[in-house]
This record gives sequence, C-alpha cells and structure tokens, in this order.
Amino acid sequence: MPSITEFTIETPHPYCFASVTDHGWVALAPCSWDVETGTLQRVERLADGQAVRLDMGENNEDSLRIEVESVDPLNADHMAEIRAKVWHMLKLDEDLSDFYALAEDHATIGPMVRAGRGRLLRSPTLFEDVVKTICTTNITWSQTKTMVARLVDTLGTPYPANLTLRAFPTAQQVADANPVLFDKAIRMGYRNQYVQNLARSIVDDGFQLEALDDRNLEPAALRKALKSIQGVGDYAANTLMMIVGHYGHLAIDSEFRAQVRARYFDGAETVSDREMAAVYADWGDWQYLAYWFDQGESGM
DNA sequence: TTCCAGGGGTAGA
DNA sequence: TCTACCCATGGA
Repeated sequence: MPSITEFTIETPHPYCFASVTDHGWVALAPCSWDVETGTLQRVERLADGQAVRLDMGENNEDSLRIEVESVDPLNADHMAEIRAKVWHMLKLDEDLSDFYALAEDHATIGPMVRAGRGRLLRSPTLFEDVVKTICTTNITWSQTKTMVARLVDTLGTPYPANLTLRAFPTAQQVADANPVLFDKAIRMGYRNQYVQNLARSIVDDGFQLEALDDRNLEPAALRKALKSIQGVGDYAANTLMMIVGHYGHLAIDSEFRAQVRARYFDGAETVSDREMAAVYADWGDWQYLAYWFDQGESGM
C-alpha cells in the first residue's frame, strides 16, 4: 500500500495556482491537470531511482499543498528534493515585479497580472523541457501530446503502485533505449535522432545541459548554447529562454503569427515576422510574457 | 491524394 | 543574412 506525505509551500503575492494551465506543458505527460479538483498531478523519479506520485493544489491564499504518494518510505532528503523540484516547476522563485508594474494598466494583460498570472509551468529538468520543445516543432499540438505520451509510456520509470503511470525518462534512459523503440513505438519521426543524440551527448560526451538552466548566464550566450543543440532553432531556443527565465525574445511560430495577424494586422497574410515582432518591442525584457498574456483568458 | 502543423538543417547565393 | 528544399508523422 502506498503511503501519503503532505507538505505546504509558501507562494508569492499575488499568485494564482491556475497559472500552471496557462502553458500547454500541463497537458504533456507525465503532467496532468484535474479540472474538478484544480490540482496538478505528475509522477516524478527521484535521484535514488524510485518513482513517486505528486498531487499539487492550492492550500490557502498564501500556500500550496503538495501530496506525495510513495510505495517506499520517504526520508528528509527525498522531501527536500521534491520540494525543490516543485518550487522549480512552478517558477516560484522568479521575480516578476518589473513585468507586473509594466503591465498593470494594460487593457488585456493588466487583469492577468493583477490576478497573479505569469509563472508558466516548466519541468524539473532542462532535459525534459528541451525534448518537449523539440516535440512541438513542425507538428500539430495533438501530435505533440501523443508523441510525448509514447516517450513516457515506453521509457519512463513506472510508479510501482500503478504501473500505467510513469515518470519522464532520464537522459540515461533515453540514451540506453534501443533505437528500434523510437522507430516502432515512440515514433517522433526525424526528431528521434535529435532526442537520442541529445541524450547521448549528455550521457556519453559529458554535455552539461543542466548547467544552462541558470538565470544568471548572459542571455546571448545562453541562447547560442541552446541553438547549438540539434533540433533547436530560433523558435525552440526562445521558448527555452522563457523556460529558464529570460523573456526578452519572442518564440515566433504559426500560432504567434495567426494571433498577431488577427489582432493587429486585420488578418493580412503578407505581414513579415519582423513587423509582427515589432508589436511587442516596447516590452523589452518582457516581450514573451506580454505576447503570451496579450491573448487574454484564451491563453493556450 | 495532398497539405501542413506551436520549425530546423543544410546548401548555395 | 536570405532563400529554397528537404525532412517523419499523422490528422484534415
């Protein structure tokens, strides 16, 4: 029988836990969102290899309640690891006060920031976020969801109390996987090579991907390093910059083009990316979030 | 069938 | 720096 351990995490002000649903990541395995309870679920593999099930939700206006379901007993180190991962995923450490001040009186974005939105969900590791971002390129969103689900179902560590639930695979698990599994079961198309090569570069060549997950790195250098990853171009690099906490670049994709064209160019087909990007230039270091919340409640 | 999606790599100019 | 072409997958 699994046992349940609970703890709480203090939240910033203002803060809205439903912010996690502002980013599509909430719909990508192993994450899921329970609309009824307003909670975020996820199976997480801990450093010692055991998989636990997390259930995150609002506790009160000042804190979140995190429920950890585990088959093996959890010690203080386990709990510290889980707390750090949750803190990281929810971006509770980021200072958005400059963006909030800039956006306060904006017709569309103002209400969003006053409600405490803006902390877009990310993953515990940059590896997971790079893989997921690669899985959003040149493909429909529904296919992104099924591809990521197949990757998790095929390679992730199962949660012992419910073997249908799995954690996101580690770089080691991806590197060790038989390529036939990618071709026959995971089916990411030409992205198979990108994802496996990334995992191998981490495991075999010592590529320190997680060291790039540092907001203190100079943004241009970080962007260059991200773009050196096979399968990561301008769109993916800027998405990952946002993940790490730099919001000064727009991730221009077909969704961005459609939204901005409709909102600011009367649906004109001939508008260039440069012209569309100029719409948000005044937001400077906060362009990504400005675009994101300029869509209002529809969001993602 | 053909097109194309929350693009990226490569070659050639 | 810009453009053209190719790329696996699977839904429309």
